[in-house]
Amino acid sequence: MESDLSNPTLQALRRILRATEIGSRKLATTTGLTPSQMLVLREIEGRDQATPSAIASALKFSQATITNVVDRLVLSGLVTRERSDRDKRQIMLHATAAGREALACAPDLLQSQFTDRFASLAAWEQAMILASLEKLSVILGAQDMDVAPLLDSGAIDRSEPVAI
Amino acid sequence: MESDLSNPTLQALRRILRATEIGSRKLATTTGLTPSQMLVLREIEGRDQATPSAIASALKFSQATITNVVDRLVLSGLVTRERSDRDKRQIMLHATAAGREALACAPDLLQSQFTDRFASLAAWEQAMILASLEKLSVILGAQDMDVAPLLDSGAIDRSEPVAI
DNA sequence: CAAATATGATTAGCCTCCCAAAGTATTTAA
DNA sequence: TTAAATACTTTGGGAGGCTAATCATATTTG
Repeated sequence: MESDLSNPTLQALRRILRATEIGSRKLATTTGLTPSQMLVLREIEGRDQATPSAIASALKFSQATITNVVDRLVLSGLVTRERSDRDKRQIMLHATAAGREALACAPDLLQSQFTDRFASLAAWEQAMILASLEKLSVILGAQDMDVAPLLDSGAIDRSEPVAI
Repeated sequence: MESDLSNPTLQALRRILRATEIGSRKLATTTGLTPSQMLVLREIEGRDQATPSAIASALKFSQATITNVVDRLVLSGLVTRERSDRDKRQIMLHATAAGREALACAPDLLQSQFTDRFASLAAWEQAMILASLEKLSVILGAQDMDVAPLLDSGAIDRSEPVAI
């Protein structure tokens, strides 16, 4: 068998996973926002029609979980709830000024250490890394996953389940 | 400004992070092992001197958390606790046959979908991905993170905090 | 139109995660 | 032989995330 790169690759991936998890948790304690709250808040701010169910399906959380997290965000004054007029079953979520600022202060779970160092890489290295991650996305079935779709015109069918 | 690849890269990374998290959670429910339990169990099996504190520092969990998780693993019959003779403060953790089998059945949080597809890539692509992940490790400060150090001769000083 | 069905969100209940602080036992150092 | 350090457990607490049940509103249909 030729040298098998799959194991070291998995290990590297795991290290990265673990590091980001730890990092985001740590960053969370300093900003007062937990990782999940960050995710949800960012998602709310990044779209105009921010209903709980939209957030839930974008992040692949259950509706109940979103309610839960949003409760805390509302309690912290970072988000407001507002019944929709069009359809009174719906709730519209909005980031408050404080919420937007919270996001701006801790702009991104990763960005803090990432951006500068990444920018210091040679262009070809940046391109290589991006290409690799895209490839990995495909392998892991994460291609079609919403990150923060800025325009959500109409239903985007995402039937394919993500499995690793 | 030249095209900035840092944002799409972050997005790709985030998608991957999220996908793996969801995947491992799903896989967890099918195997009866939660992600944390998986991590700890793998760590225990991968070393001969498996004391709680060693596991804790390798995974960067608190001791209390390890106690907690190990409690459940013991309850499930996947791990045994045994006081050390050398130092009666220490506890030695061992994977039982059932524990080893559990790991073998769900060999890896990622591996299931990963290995085959990864293997089907061209060699140069595999190499590129590995190189990229290594690079990312450095950027994210995850280079020196234990994954499963098979020999832990003596204390490994890991003072540098990981921040993302 | 009224009844049945569907949809969006919340509630309730459950278990896990992860931690800090305090407690217990053992070992090492002074 | 006492004081300090070490290894682990206990306790208590805030999240996180899920499913099932519930409530209110919308839509479909007989």
